[in-house]
Amino acid sequence: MNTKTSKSYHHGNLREALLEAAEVELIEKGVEKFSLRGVAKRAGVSHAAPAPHFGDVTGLLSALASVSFKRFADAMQSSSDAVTEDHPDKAKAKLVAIGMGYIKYASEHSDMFDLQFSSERTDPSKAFLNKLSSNSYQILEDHVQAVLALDNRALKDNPDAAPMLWATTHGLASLFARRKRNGGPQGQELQDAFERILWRTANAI
Amino acid sequence: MNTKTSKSYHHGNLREALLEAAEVELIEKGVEKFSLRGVAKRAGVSHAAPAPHFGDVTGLLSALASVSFKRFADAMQSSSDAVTEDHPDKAKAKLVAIGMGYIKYASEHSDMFDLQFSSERTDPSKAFLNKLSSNSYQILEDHVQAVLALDNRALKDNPDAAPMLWATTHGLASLFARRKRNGGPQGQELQDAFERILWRTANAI
DNA sequence: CGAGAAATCTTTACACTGTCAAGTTAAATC
DNA sequence: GATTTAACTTGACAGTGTAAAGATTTCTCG
Repeated sequence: MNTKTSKSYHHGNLREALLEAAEVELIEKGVEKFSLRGVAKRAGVSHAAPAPHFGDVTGLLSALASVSFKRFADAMQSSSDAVTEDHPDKAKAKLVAIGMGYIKYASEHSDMFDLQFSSERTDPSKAFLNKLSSNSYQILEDHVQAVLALDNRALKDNPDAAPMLWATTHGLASLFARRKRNGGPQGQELQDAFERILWRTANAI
Repeated sequence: MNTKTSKSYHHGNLREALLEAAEVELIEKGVEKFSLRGVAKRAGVSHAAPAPHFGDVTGLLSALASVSFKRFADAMQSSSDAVTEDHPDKAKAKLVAIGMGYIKYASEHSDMFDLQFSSERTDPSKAFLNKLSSNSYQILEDHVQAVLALDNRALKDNPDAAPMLWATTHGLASLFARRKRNGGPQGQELQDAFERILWRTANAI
């Protein structure tokens, strides 16, 4: 009875339907004009139907941010997994790939990405959000550790390495997402520049 | 008649008064709960009074973002000017100081900083915003150029240098501002880490 | 100087928002 | 199968942004 689509009084799986509707609403309207009533209308339910599942609009957007965090981590992981060639710089190539996956996700799903880091419409005290956020960071930190291990170095002796990579990647991603929204250039040479910068940063840790 | 405070029908300098009220509103309510009617109430005028000066709420927030961009650039510039010691790494020290000024502004005025980079409530097509944004970038680029000049290198032969610094700095600033809002740690050791990361990045250009 | 024009500001109105409270209907439980 | 519980609808309310029309002041120019 989880996947039924009959128009009974009880929806059956309204929670998932609302999350999907919310994503469409977010993409079409943007974070700012996002409307809870609009989501309910898309899902074909009354404007107060979301309340039992998500409480208020912050609850719904926090849940949606959690969906995005999962996809975000998956995108980084699979971007790393795609590096299969076995050359001496494989560890660094994976680290760079993670950064490029980060940037790609931010630019292709800029609304969802914004939601992840938008503290206003999302509840930062929600434990699952912090957990998912640190999961994403963990993936990057693991790869930094692998790079450090090439020179027999350890994370604890190089506490700045992972934050530096994270900051540079996040900076590139958010500035690029912003530029893209504002109609700025976004050609391949920009992607190449990002990759060069990530390589240089990876070499600097 | 620009500074009169009489309670005549015409305010005299309502535009500036609204900007000041808007800043207070932004700080107290946040970007999300920012209300145009709230601003008007703070300024002691009717809720439709802002319209002749700013149009809609986006116009007011864009103007406020422009104020913030100016202060932002000033903060970076004076942070650089504060480096007066004449040692061999002065150019790099100035570059790092700019980054620290960037981070300091973002953390001390996180709402105004958010506004600068919030594309939703601000109109990105406003020319003055792009101009002010590139002015801030210009300050950093000039300092990168000075650092490159130490080794007789030029900006055009090192097109990634300035973007790399910008991205790392912006990433540190926005992640730190976010952490601060969410009640995370913000001690001096964190500032020290930022400075080390900026030094390392400056050395990598 | 003074009348018409233009700008500023207020008032009123409207559609829209999020959320609460009270009903209605279906499912779950015992 | 009755009752409790959850899901959902309906109705209401305060608050929002903005458009239109009216009131008041300043500006412009003859």
